[in-house]
Amino acid sequence: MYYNFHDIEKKWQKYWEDNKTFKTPDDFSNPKKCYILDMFPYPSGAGLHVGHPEGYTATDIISRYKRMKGFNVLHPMGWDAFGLPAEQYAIQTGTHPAITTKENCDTFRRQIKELGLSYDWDREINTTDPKYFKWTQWIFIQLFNTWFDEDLQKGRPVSELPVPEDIIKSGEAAVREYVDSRRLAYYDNAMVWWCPDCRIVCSNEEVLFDGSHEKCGNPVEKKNLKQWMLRIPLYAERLLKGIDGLDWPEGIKEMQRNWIGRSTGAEVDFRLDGLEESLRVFTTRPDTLFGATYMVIAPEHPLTRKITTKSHRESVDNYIKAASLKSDLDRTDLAKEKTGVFTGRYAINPVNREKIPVWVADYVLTGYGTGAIMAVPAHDNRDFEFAEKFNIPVICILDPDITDPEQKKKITEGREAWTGDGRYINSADTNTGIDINGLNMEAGIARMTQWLESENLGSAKVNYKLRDWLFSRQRYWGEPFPVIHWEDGEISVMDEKDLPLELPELEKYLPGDSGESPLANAGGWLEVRDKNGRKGRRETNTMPQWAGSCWYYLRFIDPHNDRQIFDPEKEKYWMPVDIYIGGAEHAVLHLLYSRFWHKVLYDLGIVSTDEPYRKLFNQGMILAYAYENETGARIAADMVTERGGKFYHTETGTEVKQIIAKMSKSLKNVVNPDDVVLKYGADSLRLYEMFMGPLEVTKPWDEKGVKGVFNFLTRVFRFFTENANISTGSDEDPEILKKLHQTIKKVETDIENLRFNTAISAMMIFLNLATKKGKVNSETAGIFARILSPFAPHLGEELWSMFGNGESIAYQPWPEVNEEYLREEVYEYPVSFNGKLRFRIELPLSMDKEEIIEKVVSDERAKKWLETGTLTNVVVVPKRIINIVLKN
RNA sequence: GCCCGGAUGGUGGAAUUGGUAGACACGCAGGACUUAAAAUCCUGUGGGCAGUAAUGCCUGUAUGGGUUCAAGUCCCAUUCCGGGCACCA
Repeated sequence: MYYNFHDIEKKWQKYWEDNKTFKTPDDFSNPKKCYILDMFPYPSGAGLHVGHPEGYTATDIISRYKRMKGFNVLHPMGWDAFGLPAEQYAIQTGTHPAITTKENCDTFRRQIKELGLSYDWDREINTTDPKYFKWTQWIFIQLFNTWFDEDLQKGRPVSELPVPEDIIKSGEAAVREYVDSRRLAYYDNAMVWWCPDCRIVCSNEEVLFDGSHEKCGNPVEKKNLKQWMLRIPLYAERLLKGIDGLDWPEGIKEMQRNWIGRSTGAEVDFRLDGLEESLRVFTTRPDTLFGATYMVIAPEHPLTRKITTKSHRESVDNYIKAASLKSDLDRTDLAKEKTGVFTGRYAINPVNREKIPVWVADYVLTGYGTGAIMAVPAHDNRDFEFAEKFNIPVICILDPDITDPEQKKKITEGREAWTGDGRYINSADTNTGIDINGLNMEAGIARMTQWLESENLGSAKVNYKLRDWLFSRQRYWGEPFPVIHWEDGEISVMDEKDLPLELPELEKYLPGDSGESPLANAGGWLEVRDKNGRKGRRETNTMPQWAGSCWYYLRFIDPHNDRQIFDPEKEKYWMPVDIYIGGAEHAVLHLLYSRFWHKVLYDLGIVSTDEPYRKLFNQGMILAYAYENETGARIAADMVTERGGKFYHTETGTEVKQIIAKMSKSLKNVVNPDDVVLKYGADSLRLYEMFMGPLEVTKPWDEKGVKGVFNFLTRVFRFFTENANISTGSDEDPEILKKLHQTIKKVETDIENLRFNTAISAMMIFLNLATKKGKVNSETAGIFARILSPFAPHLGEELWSMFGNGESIAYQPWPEVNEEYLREEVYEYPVSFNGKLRFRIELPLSMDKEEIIEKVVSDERAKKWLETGTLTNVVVVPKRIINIVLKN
């Protein structure tokens, strides 16, 4: 019989749709639940690419498998549909982004349905749907109305914020200012990255290290704009601690830890000679205070101008101006030379009361720590480089733990920086009474911190790299902020009952070039008046794309609820997400932001878990073959032909090299899933995506591989649809039975461990045996159809119904492994001599060690090797190996 | 520079976590079927040496060393490739 995958797949897709086979019941009586989530896509105009089905197939296999295991499975899909491309298209053509978005979603939905993925389509969500973003706005209001209680390490409603007496006395405006300064969401001037090409504000994360915009590649500039910010650093400690308990890939966890960037040290106050103020610094090495020979203050530090003496004013002003014009690229370490100027001011080193110069230099950043440092050139590479350039003394105060006398000498003489451990020298002062000489680094830091605290000169301090999250964009196609700016300066959020605030219709979507959002042209939409006649203007910024994706997993739980964000009972049942699969490109930002929002919602009692995603898995990227000539120039794939395993340019005939590269339009090596489905069917596409290799690795697409799995499915179909191959009796070949149960077991553990490639290989091995034997009984056939069905669901259903079963295979119980069939009596031992395999011998597993040795040593084949030396030992590992150790 | 991964046949990849390296698949070669081709099926396939042959031996998991009865797997050093971070004091 001919494997007509096209008809089979259409038939079952229709069946699943008509019968709503995968609709998830709101029935919480089943204690076994599993929430299996994909990172929902941005529906681009280009349609699905083959990277999408990789993760989707993986979650689909798990979902189908879990259903067969009796779990109540939540497996939804939706669209992260706000974003630039639709808006860019609107600017060019005048088409409303909602129209483009709808078209793209329709394409994506059609393509996904053609892959036979078992989503509950009744739960489909779209971030651009006002019914959805109503709740995104609602969460923003919660953030606005929350402050972080440092003592309890917990977010709390601002209504519970204790306001100091003196502030209450100063009047309403002061109270408002005080409260606003503690909200998790706040509105403030911020130096932000501005992309003149996209006319959009970018977050730090969207600016590449070379100073270009991640989205368009053009250079970005700095601009000072009023922006919405979220105080994510307040949750830094919670976000960091939470990582430990997560079943996530270690690499991703490490990336999040690095991003949060916790570092412990101390803040120390340095008195400034001739001024009232002192200069506070953060250091991770308070132990090196005796080596501090100068200080550095960042150009943007509020004290910089103030501490500068008259004679140095001009040079410092010039320096500050120059620094402000520099891009961040120029300020990073890629710019070879460090720069800086002396302020003319001296500070007093608290440990020995010596005067040290204060410099201004842009290698110190305003945003981190206190924006000023004490510089210890002997024990910090950056300070060393700076001191060398400006001839500042380098005083070694730590005798390094190294043996190389040459290097040791260099370090102690201040000709090289040493950042490792050692014993302190020159680190005592009789006037101030501190002495850490002879201690090692750990003890030195502890002693010095203690001393600073006791003398009131400083205190232990923890700092994080994580910065406030810039949460607004000057775009049209995003969630409007439910915010009103009143004429008297008050900023308020809308009443929850008035949500959603929908986007106004506009004639032009082009943003202004001064950093204004297109919404600034929205006319009447902008104007608001309260019941007392006070005038207000709506916020014209919109939220970034992260907003909608930060919490979508919660809405899937109860997507049509218009009274609540979700029903708390349902949330309690389904959360947390049991497995979350998607690309590693979201390792830091999406996952960190999402965890942050979740923790706030947890603190407010809205969600029941502290973390949203229990297990995370990243699928690897799918690459494609590409070609280059001997000069390294890339050749488009349609210009290359293959002959005898070599590749040639179709026009010039010269040989070209096959390489592996990302799929791109210019290389003409983009694989469209629609084409694959048309040619080989959805089941083949699914199977190939899983068979290519481990889910997490980057791997190249090869159409020949698709043919391989297509062959397998064809052979499955032909074997099981041939009546002569299926016996009706209950007798089964013991070899078939054993292999069958091995296969069930292998497929089961492989699915649990997301090793789909080897699960498929196990099924291939089974089919090879069945084909060889030429016959299996109907029970075996039914079992095979069931274990195949999560991978190739259309074929699974087809076989199942052909075997005369009425209902869908989707909820049939997963076959039980019968250990009885797996038991083995004998084992073919490999026998090696001094670790080299020489022959094999079949022995009963019940045989004890002595007998085994005797049997092996007396074997005819062993003679030859035993003569080569004297027997000293025989290692017998039951069910593994026998190794005979000989000595000469 | 720092932090994570990784390197196994012609190719994608297996290897029970220290115990038969190369499962499964692709490709290739030979054969069957066919007027022929495609499709399909069967056989072989890491490299080398010897043999008509069954087979036997040597060698082999990026490189060099080490631990062990035994190393693709563990340890040390090196090279290359991928990802992330980047003056965070």
